[in-house]
Amino acid sequence: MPELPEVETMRRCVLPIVGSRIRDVRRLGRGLCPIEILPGLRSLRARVRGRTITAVERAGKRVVIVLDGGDRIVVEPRMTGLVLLAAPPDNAHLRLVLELEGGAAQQVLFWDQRGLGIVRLVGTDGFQALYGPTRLGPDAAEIDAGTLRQRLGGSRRPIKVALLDQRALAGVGNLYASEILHRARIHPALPCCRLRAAQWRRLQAELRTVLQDAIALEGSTLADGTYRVGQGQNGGFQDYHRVYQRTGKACVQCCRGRVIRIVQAQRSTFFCPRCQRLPRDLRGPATRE
DNA sequence: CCCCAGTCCTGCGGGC
DNA sequence: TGCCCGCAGGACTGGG
Repeated sequence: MPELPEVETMRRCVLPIVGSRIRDVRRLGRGLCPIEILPGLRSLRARVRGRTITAVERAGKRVVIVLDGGDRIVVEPRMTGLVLLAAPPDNAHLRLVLELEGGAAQQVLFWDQRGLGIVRLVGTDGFQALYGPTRLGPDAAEIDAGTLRQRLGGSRRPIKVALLDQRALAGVGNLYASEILHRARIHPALPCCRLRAAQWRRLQAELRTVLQDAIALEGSTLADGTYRVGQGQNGGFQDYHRVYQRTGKACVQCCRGRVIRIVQAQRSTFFCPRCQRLPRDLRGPATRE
């Protein structure tokens, strides 16, 4: 679930680790399948001990811990992963600890309930190969309307599906895709090549404002409660969701439609059929209201 | 190029 | 009451 706003919030929460030196790496969760560590705990430990953390960056939905010399520890939280300084939701699913010294923070924790997350150590070349511009598009919160249109506009894919393509633009996941399209009043099934200029502008504007608003509110904590901030508090943006997991509820935008759920590319999409309309020629007979 | 199904994983809720 | 099944989906892979 962590998407751009949640990962950006994690990044900001662990910024005090900058300037600290890594004393050791510990793997936890005895008996549990540990978080995937590439290329392996032994070489990870050998390569990071004694190194100083010079920056914490974000690449799409990943937290990137930059070490002196150019190596990077990349954390992909995927569905339930968290990067924290303290107060994990529980100890049972704590996966990895970097013990620190000589700076403001004593440790950084990797917690992951479901264990789909990945921690990997990469050099400069490896980082470029895995997270460079051939693999990740421009940051979704920063992309301009012209670039957005240029990168997606030729595709016949539904716009909702295309927004999830990290090579096209980086950071949007299933939750924010629905929220952004609803605010931009664009039907999720509209093929990219059918968006008009005004729709590209609205889409870009809502990408920026929704993602930035969600960052300001420290992300969205859903019913499963796995996503937490700092000392364990919830994010705040879930209170502003207009469609995500609100099937059957009244649309707060047009106040007439009801939110419906469809499945696109095996994932749930939520939208209001009243204020997110398809052009007439794409409307099926059953879609008529 | 695009699309789809399968894969990893745990917790939860529906159904019987 | 308890158990099984399906679902949630981010990123990747292999086949069409």
